This record gives sequence, C-alpha cells and structure tokens, in this order.
Amino acid sequence: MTIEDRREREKRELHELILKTAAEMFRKHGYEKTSMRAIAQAIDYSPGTIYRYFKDKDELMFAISVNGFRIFYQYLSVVRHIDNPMERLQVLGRQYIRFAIDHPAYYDLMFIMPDPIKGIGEGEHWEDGHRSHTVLVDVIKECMQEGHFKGHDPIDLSLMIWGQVHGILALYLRHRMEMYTDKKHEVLLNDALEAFNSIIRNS
Amino acid sequence: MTIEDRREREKRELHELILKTAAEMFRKHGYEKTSMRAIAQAIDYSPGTIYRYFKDKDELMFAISVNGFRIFYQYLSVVRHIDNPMERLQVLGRQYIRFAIDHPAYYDLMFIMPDPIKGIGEGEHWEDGHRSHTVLVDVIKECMQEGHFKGHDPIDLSLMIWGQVHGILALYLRHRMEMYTDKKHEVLLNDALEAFNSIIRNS
DNA sequence: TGCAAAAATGAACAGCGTTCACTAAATTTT
DNA sequence: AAAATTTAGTGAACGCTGTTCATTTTTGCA
Repeated sequence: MTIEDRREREKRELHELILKTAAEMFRKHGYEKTSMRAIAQAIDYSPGTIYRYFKDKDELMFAISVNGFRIFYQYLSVVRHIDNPMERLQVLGRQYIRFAIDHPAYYDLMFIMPDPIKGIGEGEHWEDGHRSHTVLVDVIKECMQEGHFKGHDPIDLSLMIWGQVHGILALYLRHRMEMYTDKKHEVLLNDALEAFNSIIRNS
Repeated sequence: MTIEDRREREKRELHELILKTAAEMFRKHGYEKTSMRAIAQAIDYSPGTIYRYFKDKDELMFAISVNGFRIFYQYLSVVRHIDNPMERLQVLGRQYIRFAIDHPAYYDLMFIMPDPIKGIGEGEHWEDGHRSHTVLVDVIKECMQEGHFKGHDPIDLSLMIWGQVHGILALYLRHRMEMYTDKKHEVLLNDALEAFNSIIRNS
C-alpha cells in the first residue's frame, strides 16, 4: 500500500511541477514563448514526458486557466461584504478589471484566446468559472429586487454587463486603443467603467 | 515608358492577386490554416515570391485587415441618413454587430487577434479605421448636444460604448458564452445590445 | 545576340506540437 | 536472488510553420 501511495504521490508531484512551471513561464513570457520543449527543458525532462501527464498543449493550458479562475474568483469575492447590491455590482466590475490588469496573461488565456474546444463548461474543474458567473447573475437579480433594471431579463443583463467590462479590457489587452492618446490607457479604462457605472446606477 | 507601365501594372496585379487570394482563404478557413505556403500554392507561385510583395505574414494580414475596415466602414455608413443622433447611435451598434456576424474572420483579425505592432494607427491606410471611430465619437457628441450623457466625457463614453459592443462580440466569437444555454447566442447577443440601448436611451 | 537587371525559385534553417519505438527503472512473480 | 513484467522516460523523427537567400529563370535593352 505505502509503496503504491508513494508512486501516486510522485505522479501528482510531477504533474504539479509541470503545471506550476508552465504557468509561471506562461505568466512571465506569454503563450507563444511557452513551448512544450521549453517547459520540458525548464524541469529537466524530455518533451515526451509532458505528454504522459497532459494529453496535449490545450489540456495543459486549460489546467493553467483553472488556476487563473481560482485567483479570479478570489478577486471577485471581496464584494461579499457589501450589502447594497447596486454598489456590490459596481465594485464587482472594478475588481474584474483589477484582476485583468494584475494578471493579463491569465485573463487572455481565460477569456480571449482561441478556446480549446475541450469540456470548458463542464466537470469538477471550472467550478470557479461557474461560481464567478453566478456571482454576477445573483447580484443583478438582487438589484432587480430593489427595483433596478425594470423590464429587463437578468440573463440579458449579465451578458451586457460582462460584455461591457470584458470589452474595454479586450481592447486594452490586444492594443486596440492606440487612437486614445489623451490619457494613460489604464486610467481611461477605469473612467469608461465609471461612466458605465454612473449610467446604470440610475437604471 | 509604356513598357515600364506594364511592369508596374503586373507588379500591382500580382500584389493584388496575393492579397485577394489570401483574404479569401483567410475568410474561408481562418488564420491558422492560411499559411504562406498554402497561399503560394493557391496562386501557383513559390513561397519566396510572396515575400517580394509583403515583408512578412503580419504585413499581409494587416493589408487584409485594411480590406476588412473598408467593408466595416460601409456597414457603419448606413446610419448617415438617420437624423436623430440617439437613434443613430443605436443603429450604429446594431450595424457593428451585424458586420461582426457577417464577417467573423475579418472582425477577429481587426479587433481580437494579437496586434502586428506595425503602424496600426498611422499612414494612408487605416483611413477607414479612424473614420469609423470618428463616426462613433461624432454621434456621441451630437447626443450630448441634445442633452444626453450629461456630465460625461465623450471620449470615455466612446470607449464605453465601443467596449460594450466589442465585449459581447468578443465573448461570442471566442466561444465564451457556453453557460448561456437558454437562447441561440446570436439572439442573446442582440438582446444584450438592446438592453444596453434601452438603458442609455434615457441617459 | 549578348548582357545586365529584375523576378521567381525552392532548398535550407530554426522553430513548433506531437508521436512512438526504444531504453531504463521500478515492481512483481517465480 | 533471478527472471519477468509493468511503468516511466527518452529523444529521434514526422509534418508542419514563417522566413531567408544563393541560384536559376525571365525580362528589357544595347
């Protein structure tokens, strides 16, 4: 028994070593530079070994994104102590942006990069992904209970609001804001969100 | 003279043949499948030849995106005949989404893909890009002259509104809407936009 | 017709993700 | 303890990518 336990532990450890190393390289140097060969070299294994632990690069990247969603969910969780739902919604947006700016590589992988087709919306992993979305929908519903967003569907609203914060972030992270030269882009980002916030506050 | 004219004409023609072929392949099969070799093969030239007409793949893709922006601008131009600025703004959003759904490969290249760093915001090309953005900013300013969006900066608003439509489209095109299973995504897209429209209508 | 300039070529380079026959190590069986 | 079996790790090789460049072919002119 104890011998089999050790084997499984070793497997888990190597699995995690690959994952952590890949995540770190990815965070530091981005997707392109993080090649399977480079990861293998970083942990002193041959490239083929990685494929005993991850089916392909997509699966590895998906596993990394699960890490990302864990951190993401922590960022969103700071709104829990805010009682007023409308204020909670606004802080949620700010925290969303903060995460993306603090962890741009993760955000890109999680929300912008070509999807790995894999079971992205299923299984025990992705918990934090679903949870995060639920946080948004729930706070919207609470806002509606207080009389906001009258006549709208909370699902439509959730995509609208998610799309709003994602949109300005996606433009920012993919350098599509070059025509905005008046302010620092990070400032503009927040100003655009605050404009949105102040508009929905009275809705 | 006439002989040199012909030579230049031939050069322009091959330039355009490469461009059109690449654009078509790109539109049909996407970025990944459109390799330099595949383009060369499609026009019965060797791979090296393309590099006499385009510095690298980035430059070729940029040239294709210029085509995309020309079409894009045409989509946006249908709002010209709408007098009421607020209504014009809303139709602008709908046309924006229509373009993205009609030409997803172009939209991806223009607004989502990793930027080619190149002079994306400069030079004689990109005219339609700047023009399109000006259309948005102008209509916002007109809305403000009619008393809308009081107390806001038109630049902030332009990023907010652009970000709104871009956001839901980017989530849609990159398949990040899997948790929305109630409606067809294209319908949800429009519903989210209409929710946004109805909210800003009273602002 | 001969010659210089321009254009087109395609092999070669360095990289990528991925596979798989093979070696080496660890574990179980005899 | 030795042999057999299972497992882990290897790294060369496959087919692909964008790109370069010495070489060949084509072109235009004297």
